[in-house]
Amino acid sequence: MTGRPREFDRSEALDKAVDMFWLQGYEATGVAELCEAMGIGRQSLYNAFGDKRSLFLEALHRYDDRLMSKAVAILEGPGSPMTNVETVLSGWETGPRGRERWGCLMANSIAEFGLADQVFGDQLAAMLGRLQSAFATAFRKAIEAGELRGDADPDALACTFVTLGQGISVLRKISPDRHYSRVALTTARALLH
Amino acid sequence: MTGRPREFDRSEALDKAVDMFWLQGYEATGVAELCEAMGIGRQSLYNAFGDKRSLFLEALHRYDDRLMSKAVAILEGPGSPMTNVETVLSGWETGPRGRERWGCLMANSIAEFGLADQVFGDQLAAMLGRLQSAFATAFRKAIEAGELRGDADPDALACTFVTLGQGISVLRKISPDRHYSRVALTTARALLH
DNA sequence: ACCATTGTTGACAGAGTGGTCAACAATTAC
DNA sequence: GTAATTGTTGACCACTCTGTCAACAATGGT
Repeated sequence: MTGRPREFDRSEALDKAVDMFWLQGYEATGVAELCEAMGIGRQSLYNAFGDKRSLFLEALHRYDDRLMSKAVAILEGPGSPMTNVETVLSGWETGPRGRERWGCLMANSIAEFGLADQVFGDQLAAMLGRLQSAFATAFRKAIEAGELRGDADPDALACTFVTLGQGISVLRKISPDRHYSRVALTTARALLH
Repeated sequence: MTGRPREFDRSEALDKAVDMFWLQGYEATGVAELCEAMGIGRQSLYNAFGDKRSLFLEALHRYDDRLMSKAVAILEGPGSPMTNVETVLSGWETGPRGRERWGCLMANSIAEFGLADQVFGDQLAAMLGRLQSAFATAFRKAIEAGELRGDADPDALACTFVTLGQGISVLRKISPDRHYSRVALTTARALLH
């Protein structure tokens, strides 16, 4: 049977949950706060998402789907590989529009949990791995296309820029003028010449 | 008057508090937990440190004193500037002994609070600034000493390595083999040649 | 119309939180 | 010894937290 239909859009509500966790972190975000932000009642949240923990995991997946895989798609997309890399890097300079100071949900969550939570850790490691390998692929294609010097190590460069990206997203949270992000990126680009 | 003497070493207790906040973060660490780790009673904690928030601030200062300024001292110390830089960087590869997976309390705290807390934010920004300027000083001296090419930008390099350091400490929390830290550092060293 | 199913609402339970209080212990000054 | 001061102990308070319960509303099937 069908039953009474939901009065809210589950997907939109999830997006709001992503924002809350992204902005405040897991521990610092209460269920009541989530309900208000998502515009739904408490029981509706538990019905639709299970519990706070499951909601957070789903939020991580959503973030992966909407934000991370956007970068991955660019990196693995058609066109000049190094132009694609540049597109992603310049996006890191400011961060997503309206969320410039929020850092990165992945980086924030790694800092919050580390290895303390097996499930979260696995999910975060997987996200990180996909980003790293997308960079590596782009760099590999760049070498083939002659856009990057032949003796460059694609995997090493990928690790380096992913690591730099984590640092950038952390420092975007307290450096109001994004000074670190800009300068670090500009400087690190020398590694690609 | 003097009154009854403390039964515990305030400084040692603070060190334990640093460890708890470092390992678990601010929100995730309860006062009861702190008491147990510090080996003191609840009221003793409140007598000696005020409240949880003040204790955290003091823990940040202690971390700054013991960990951060160790790096700063090396960077600003005598001897070959680039050797000093290398000493700090190679220390970042594994992290402090026994705390290899804990990341960096500064990075963790920035990720946890960002701009949400004025006082914490100011303290964290100050710590970051000192590290950045210590790197910049070392690079400046390195240029003077002819250990670094003359057209290098000391401040930009400092920003870059501080940013990389934040990324490294985040990724040390989930990359069990420290793969990212090692590779990113190795690769980034090319910026210094 | 009635039933089964699903969603919503508000109250509530149980555990845990940061912080405080009051009685008691240990020290120094006199 | 006595008073003043400071530290310790354990109970306790008010509040918040996550998660649940039960009554009610809205849908589709028959």
